[in-house]
Amino acid sequence: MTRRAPRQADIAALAGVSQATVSVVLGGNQGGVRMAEDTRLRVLAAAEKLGYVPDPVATRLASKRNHMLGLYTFKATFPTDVADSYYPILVGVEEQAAALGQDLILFTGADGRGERTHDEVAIRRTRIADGCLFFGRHVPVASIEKLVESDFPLVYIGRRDELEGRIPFVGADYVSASAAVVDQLASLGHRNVRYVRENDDAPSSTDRERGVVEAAAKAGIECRVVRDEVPVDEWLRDGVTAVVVEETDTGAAYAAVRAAIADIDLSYAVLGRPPEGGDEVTGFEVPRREMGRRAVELLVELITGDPRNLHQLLPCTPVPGTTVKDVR
Amino acid sequence: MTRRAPRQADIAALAGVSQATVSVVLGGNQGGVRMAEDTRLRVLAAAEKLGYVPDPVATRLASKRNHMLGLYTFKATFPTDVADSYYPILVGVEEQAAALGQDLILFTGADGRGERTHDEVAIRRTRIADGCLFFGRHVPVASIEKLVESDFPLVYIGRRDELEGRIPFVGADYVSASAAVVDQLASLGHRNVRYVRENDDAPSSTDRERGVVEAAAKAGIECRVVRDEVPVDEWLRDGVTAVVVEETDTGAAYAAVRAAIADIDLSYAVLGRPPEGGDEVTGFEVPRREMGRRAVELLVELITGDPRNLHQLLPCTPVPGTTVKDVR
DNA sequence: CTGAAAGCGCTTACAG
DNA sequence: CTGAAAGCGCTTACAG
Repeated sequence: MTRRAPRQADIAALAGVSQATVSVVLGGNQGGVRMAEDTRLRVLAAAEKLGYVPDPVATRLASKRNHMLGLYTFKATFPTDVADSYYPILVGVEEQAAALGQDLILFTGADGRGERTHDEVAIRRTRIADGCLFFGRHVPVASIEKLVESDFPLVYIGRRDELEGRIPFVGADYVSASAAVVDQLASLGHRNVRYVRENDDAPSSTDRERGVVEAAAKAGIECRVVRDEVPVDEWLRDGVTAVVVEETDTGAAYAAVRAAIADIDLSYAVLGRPPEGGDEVTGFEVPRREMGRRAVELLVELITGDPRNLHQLLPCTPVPGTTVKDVR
Repeated sequence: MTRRAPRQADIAALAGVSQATVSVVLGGNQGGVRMAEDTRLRVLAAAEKLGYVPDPVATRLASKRNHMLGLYTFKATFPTDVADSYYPILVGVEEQAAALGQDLILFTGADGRGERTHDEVAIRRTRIADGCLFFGRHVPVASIEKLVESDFPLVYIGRRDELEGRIPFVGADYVSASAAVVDQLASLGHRNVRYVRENDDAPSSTDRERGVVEAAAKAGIECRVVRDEVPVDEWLRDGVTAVVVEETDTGAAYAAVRAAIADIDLSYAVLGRPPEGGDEVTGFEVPRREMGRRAVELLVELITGDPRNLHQLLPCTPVPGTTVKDVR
């Protein structure tokens, strides 16, 4: 009983015109072709009667456009471990895609064995969509470069500096946000602080560190950077009064710091938001949802051909919190 | 600089064979075509030399299947208000889709104005995938019926009884799980309880109520059902010792009950899990992730043609909890 | 055993 | 004003 989905040829037969005419009518007559109103109506009626829906694959092969945006993540799109940081981005992406009438293709497994291989083939698959959003701490440069060079529209969610800035992105301004946190520490009298970060270099980490280091230098306070360790006893000996910790999607550094200073009277702040609850923790809010929205916006601009700003950095919202004490 | 990507015709020219031969060689020779090893090697070498990667759009147009599964939700796919109940399902869906080498198309906006209209046209769009998952408390019967009648493979996430059982689904066995909760109450000596549910009829609600009512009858205990109200004073006068409350994605009923009995010594249980935390609350865990996984599995079976079980009900995991006191 | 033809469902340039 | 042809890059029957 599987009735084959109707195609333009079926409509053509029913309306008594050629398949090409059907295409012109249903395509909204982009070419400005002159067309008898009567023919147009007959075609439309036939299409409606048959319940016609264009085949997006054929549309794309013939025209280069199918109103689908890809979303390629370098881990699962719906990760279980870092849901908090991913989900808001997805919400924003979906919101804006819907607003612009675009469907979303999630590029999941795809190699047929469930193994996620980020090789060229897997990434080239994204070409099924009109353009693609990419999301992940790191970039498989070689594969992405081919895409970029072939002028395939793509946007990274998160700042990227690979390929000499040829990768369009929508990121968060971690430098300013991190600097603001250090400024707050300085204004409350802290002169000797530590910054704990994870040992994984990605722009989001580098930017945070840069903001911290620059702000500390400017304020004239000491701020050493430590990676993946929390030598609390040493800090206390050295007269440290506050610790700032990186937020990553795993939350590892933050968890380590919290555990280490649980029973100690030390001010602390996080460069982002703690994994759960913790409204009182000093830090800032990453505009994830807005990033998702803007990334879609930029991608569609890229597809339609008049992108405004290829590299966007969105401001984070400061969260004053109460975990940084006044030590003046 | 946009260099056209090499295609099979380019390889054919280089290897001195026809384009079709290239297709056969690169396609792994599925048809069991006999082929001179020498030709095969020449084609492979040429492909390698040109850095050939197949165009997925053309591949999918030529072969009937496109290895894309649709996901149609009747609200946003990534809702902000009910994220807790949706997200695990999405995780399961993605997981299994990846395992089976299927991409996912999220049907979001799609009418070009961002307005979500669940009319026939919107739902018909799902045909662009090989099959589609549907998810939502209610069913737009007419539209779904057309899909089902045309043998388009689709699976509902959640039990459905519309269309005389012709809608394939993967749901949760709320009847048994709810009955088990009442059994626990009975075994702890409760003889007079109340069941609070929301005033919205969907299979997941109906099933819970049925489980509660049947178990109460069987255990010989009194259990009145109330919709959308929590007359605590009346209950206390009537000698009620425990209250059972429905869990829905909004969590409205549960919140109302918790607020009403906050300062009262009344046992309570929830037919599901409370919105956040609350590990101690008696109830059960809905196997959402597994539902997502199995729904994908069933959908792919439907697509490939040999579905095992068109109507699956998965068991929920009981959560004993500590909010039901022993009143014996 | 191998290659050339037809076709997947569309769009777009081009005749009439 | 309208239709028929060519083509997007592949796969899969089908000749030889």
